[in-house]
Amino acid sequence: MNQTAAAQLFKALGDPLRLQIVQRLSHGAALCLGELSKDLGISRQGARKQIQALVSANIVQLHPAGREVKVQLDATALAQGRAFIARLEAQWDQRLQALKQFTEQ
Amino acid sequence: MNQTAAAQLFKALGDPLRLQIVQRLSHGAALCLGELSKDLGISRQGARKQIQALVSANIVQLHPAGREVKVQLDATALAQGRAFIARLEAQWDQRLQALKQFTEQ
DNA sequence: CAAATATGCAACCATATGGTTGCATATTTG
DNA sequence: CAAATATGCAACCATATGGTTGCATATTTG
Repeated sequence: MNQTAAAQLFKALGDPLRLQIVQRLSHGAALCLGELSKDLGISRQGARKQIQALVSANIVQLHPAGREVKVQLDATALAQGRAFIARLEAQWDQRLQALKQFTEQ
Repeated sequence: MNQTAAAQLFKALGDPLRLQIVQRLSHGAALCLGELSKDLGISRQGARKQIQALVSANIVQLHPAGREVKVQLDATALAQGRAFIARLEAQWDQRLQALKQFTEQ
């Protein structure tokens, strides 16, 4: 996962409403668009836009079924995001180690 | 780290330029504002705004030193963000486990 | 101390974002 | 098949965002 892709992922996660949607999907049953749009405090069409943002960021997948559209979490994007942050932290730790060695000389 | 705080963190990371700044800070030496602003393709004042966004999200700290201002990464925010994602993944895995048991019955 | 350097602050601007309303359409269901 | 349900699409709007330019100020340095 390169910088641009990571930025897109984090951008999609960087909204309380979208994060709430992801959280609901992570521990609830499979929901369709309408159910998922409830209790968000905005209109169905508004919610749909946010869900679309998650789809575009590959965080969520849509599966049409009859007149409904099921929404499903795709955890691989989350894992990649976590790995990206972990790499940043690793670089930082390395730098601190090098700094420590330097000051101990 | 609650949902709102996590969203703010991810939002701050959700921009290629800011992510580039974070990456540079993670493996480079301590930089002052001016140095950090170079090679970003935007003006110093523009870069400063992005750095301020990172400061507001507690990803980065500023330390004035004479006429310079040193910029330093604070990895704790990154760790919290990683933990937040990890928790989402854990919930998702639990759900998959439960689903598996259900279908195997 | 004068010049160079590093930064801050404010006004401004185009575009992106997060939401709305109104209406059309496809699928189920009684 | 008519009514109910789930969704899609488009136009619109206020505000946030990501950048700019211009100028002021504080600190170093020769």
